[in-house]
Amino acid sequence: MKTIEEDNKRTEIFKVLSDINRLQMIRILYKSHREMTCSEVGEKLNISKSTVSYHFKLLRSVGLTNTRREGQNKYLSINLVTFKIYLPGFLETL
Amino acid sequence: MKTIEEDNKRTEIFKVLSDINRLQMIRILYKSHREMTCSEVGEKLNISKSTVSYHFKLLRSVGLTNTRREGQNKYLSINLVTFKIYLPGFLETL
DNA sequence: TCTATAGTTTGATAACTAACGAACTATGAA
DNA sequence: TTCATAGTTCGTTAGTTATCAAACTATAGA
Repeated sequence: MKTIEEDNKRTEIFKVLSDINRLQMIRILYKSHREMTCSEVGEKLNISKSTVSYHFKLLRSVGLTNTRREGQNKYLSINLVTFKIYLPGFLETL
Repeated sequence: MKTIEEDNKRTEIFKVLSDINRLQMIRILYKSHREMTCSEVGEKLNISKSTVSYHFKLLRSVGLTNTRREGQNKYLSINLVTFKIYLPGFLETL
């Protein structure tokens, strides 16, 4: 039997992926096969930088993305482990 | 390239699964390997019948469940096709 | 027809979410 | 130290969501 904590984790991940901007962020990162900066992704989606930051924070908070600082930039990438555990096969449907 | 309609469908499905009661409804239906009535599921989750009806309507609206009327009862079951298309491998993680 | 049971819809409410600009923090370059 | 760039946090606002009781609809049985 699964614990309530595990289910809360699941529903949090679904909530984070239930926004069209965040879904597209994940697709962009996944399809590009590389890290990208916040502003790089933000430009593609045509939303303000504060909104981009807000969405990236949510993605990170549930472990869907990794962040790596380098100078002024912060590079984001897909956390494949989380997807494998909670949504196996999903990325391939994008 | 995926269409915006497909992405809207994806995010709607995630939104529906981002609630703890609906996630548990899906698990109960999946694990039981049978159809169940609204009140049967509602009793297990200890929420009012109007709330159960509300959640079931959402599950149905995105095609995650099937409904079959028989007399006074409505029987619900998992729609495996939708899960296979949009969330392959997910049900097995429950 | 009347009654009971199963489920839906309505109306209200409290809590939450996405969006923006403005202000702020952090790092690097001149 | 001053300036510029990248990203975060704050405050606000409009829109959405989960919940319940009450009223309603639909079906079956007496």
